[in-house]
Amino acid sequence: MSSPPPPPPTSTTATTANNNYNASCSSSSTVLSRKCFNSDCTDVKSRKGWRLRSGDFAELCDRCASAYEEGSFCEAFHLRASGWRCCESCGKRVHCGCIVSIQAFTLLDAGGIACLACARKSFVLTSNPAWSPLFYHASFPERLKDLSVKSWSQLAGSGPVPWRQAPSLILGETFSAPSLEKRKVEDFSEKFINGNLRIRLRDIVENGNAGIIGEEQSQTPSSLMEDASAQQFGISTPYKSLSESNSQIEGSVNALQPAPPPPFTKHFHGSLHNGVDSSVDGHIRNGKPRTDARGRSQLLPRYWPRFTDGELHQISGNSNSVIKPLFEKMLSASDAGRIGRLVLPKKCAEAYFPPISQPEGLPLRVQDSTGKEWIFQFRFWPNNNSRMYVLEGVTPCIQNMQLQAGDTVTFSRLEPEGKLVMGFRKASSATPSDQDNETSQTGNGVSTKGDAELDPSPWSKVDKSGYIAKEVLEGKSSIRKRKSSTLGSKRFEFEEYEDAPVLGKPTIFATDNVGQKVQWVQCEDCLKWRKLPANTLLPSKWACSSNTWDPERSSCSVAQELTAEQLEYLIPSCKLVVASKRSKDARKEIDRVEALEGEGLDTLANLAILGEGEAFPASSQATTKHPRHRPGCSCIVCIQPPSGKGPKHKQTCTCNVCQTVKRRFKTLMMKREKKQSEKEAETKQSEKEAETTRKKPQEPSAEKLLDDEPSPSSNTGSESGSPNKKKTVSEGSDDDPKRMKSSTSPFKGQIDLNIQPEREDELSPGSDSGGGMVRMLQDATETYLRMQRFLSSDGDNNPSGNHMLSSGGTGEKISDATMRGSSHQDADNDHPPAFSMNASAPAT
DNA sequence: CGCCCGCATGGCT
DNA sequence: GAGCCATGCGGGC
Repeated sequence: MSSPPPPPPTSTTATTANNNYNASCSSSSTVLSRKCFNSDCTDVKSRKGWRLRSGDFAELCDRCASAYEEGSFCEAFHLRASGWRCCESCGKRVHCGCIVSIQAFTLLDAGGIACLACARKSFVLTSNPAWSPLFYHASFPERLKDLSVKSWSQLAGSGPVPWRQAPSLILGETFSAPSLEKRKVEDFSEKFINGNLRIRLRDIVENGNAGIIGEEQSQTPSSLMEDASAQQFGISTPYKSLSESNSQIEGSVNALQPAPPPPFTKHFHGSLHNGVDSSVDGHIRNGKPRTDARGRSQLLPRYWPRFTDGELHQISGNSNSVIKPLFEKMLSASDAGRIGRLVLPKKCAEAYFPPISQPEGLPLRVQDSTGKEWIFQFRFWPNNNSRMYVLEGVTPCIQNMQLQAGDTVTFSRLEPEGKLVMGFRKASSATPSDQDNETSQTGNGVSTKGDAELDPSPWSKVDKSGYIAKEVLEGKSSIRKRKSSTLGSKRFEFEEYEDAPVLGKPTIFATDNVGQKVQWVQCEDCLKWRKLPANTLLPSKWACSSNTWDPERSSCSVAQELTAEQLEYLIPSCKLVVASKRSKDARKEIDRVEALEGEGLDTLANLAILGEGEAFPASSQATTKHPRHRPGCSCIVCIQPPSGKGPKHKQTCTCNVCQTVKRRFKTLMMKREKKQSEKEAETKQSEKEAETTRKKPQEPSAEKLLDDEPSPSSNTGSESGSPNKKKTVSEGSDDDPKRMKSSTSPFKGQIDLNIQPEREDELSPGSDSGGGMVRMLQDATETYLRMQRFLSSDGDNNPSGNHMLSSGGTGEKISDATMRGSSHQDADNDHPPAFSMNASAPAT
């Protein structure tokens, strides 16, 4: 494996810049607003550098960034720092242990280190890349399974990881290495990868990364770093759109980014899914029997690792190892059951675990957060021309961790060791019973109480409910509910939180003045609120310094964009809602409405979320304002303008917000009615029968239905199969106590505005839950419309605050004109989020 | 009879 | 409509 010596480390730019700095370690300052992250540099930051432990990226000036990209940053700035070691092969000095150069070397089995270039030369023999599961092993043909297994085991286990990235090396070679070296690599690939290399490369090219990679690779001086980063992150990091104007820079930076996906933040997923993973996955998959090339670039959000700093710390312990969150999964009942099989998300399994072509799979050594090692059998079952990956033998581990359904297991990798680490996150720190209580009581618009009651097993309760709401409310951890097939009706309630930045700072989604969806987040340090893109996922801790979206306000010293008044409007909206819901004072209600001017829907949504039960803690409201307010969400809640900023909505308003509300309402009614009708036809419930007898000969259109709302009594019974039923109104307005009482639904009258009509249909037809929800929605709608009336007519209508509070409001109060105005738009009635709408245009 | 393994099923995305 | 995945279930031990 002799190969040309690695290209001499050059530090052109950096070297130059270097002269202006001393060799002290890079700054730890992350707060300087516009200054280069390098404390020794006084330039203005303009580019991103390495990934920080926090998951963010060091923002550097051009010079420093260039130095970093060229792999000479340490040489430039850390020259006098300790920790320099020499490559065992070429003697190149590497600043080991430095976060900046952490990707530039690999540990050797025999001790010592090797720069990436040298490691590349010998990786075939010694490779045990941290990412082996992704690249290296993934590339092994089945015939080399044993080898693969061995390597993987070693990797997954506690063995030292001599060296980390085969794949990237391959890429590097392919693109930029000398022909000789390249030839070797190719030989290797032929030998071990069985021709996958080309495919992988092609895949990369297809992913649009090749260009960048190629260019970067061609930059000999930076090859090391690039390789390192590439290895680490699968080379491609579309994470930042390569198409960005500064693609070159970004691409370069990204490629160098130690970890595009900051483990702790949403960035994390960004990188994980868009960058590393995608490429990694792509590498792995291409050329493999597996046909799952499609969509491999993205793992479902629910599998995105959302480690908290604490979790990461727990995993890494006191070591200097870098934790690379891979994915996580909420345990299902089956997973946590005694069967001992943990179903692995296919994409995750294929992306992060060694490739297996035989159902028997291979043993996988996993270390838990306490350092204890477990060996699971990683295998798969053929399933519908696909595979279902499972980890067998997890029961002991799960029991050891005292996990149960609803809890989350996390998989990460310790680097550079390459150990596969399995962590966990309890659904709640509370006891199962407490959890249930919390869930059912806090409800956040959702109650799992029903199930809890039905199922004496805390376990089952958790399982069925999917998770505990408590943490969500407390904003402590991420709880992404995985639907429970057992209780479909309940499922979505939790599911709504799947992509919410549950670990993140509470944010408030809104629409700015120009109609752009944004979210407001409060700085941990200065408590100032900063505006970020709506599609931004935030870590649990967020500070101004992390505000890469708005460099102008990336420092706590910068004034807040929101005025106190605006803030007051924005933040307390939830409180106001809560208050308004409970208040008996009509006048106050009006005031609230005025305060919420332009936010009627906000109130509506919140009302619905709050349901008839307990109000949300205001603190969590901001975050869970809309359970499904995932970034980019265009739902009614998210698209509405910030408090005080939105225009008033007249009854005849046909803005997106209003239309969405109307449409949503209408769809909800229709769908529910349809479902219920069908059920009713079957069950012959007396109540339904009565309704049936009242049904009209001709089904009114949705519009008609709405028009008829004023006459709840006229609502027709369910006409089985007929989507257009007037019954919806009656149903929505049906506040018949009997129904409420007879309800067996876990919702218990609580409502989730985020319900999807189709899902709502899943509600037990015989229960009132549906009716309750509809009613609640109607109430909320009414409230909204009422507010609009107030706003548009100076409260000429009966301002009775009771309407806001009323749980039995009927649709008849809804303005016909208003409702009619919605009839022409049905496009999104199936959009998942409540009141969601595809149109992202700001309301008016 | 109970457990385990593997596949099938069906809800859901 | 395809694929994913939680769970069911039958057969073997």
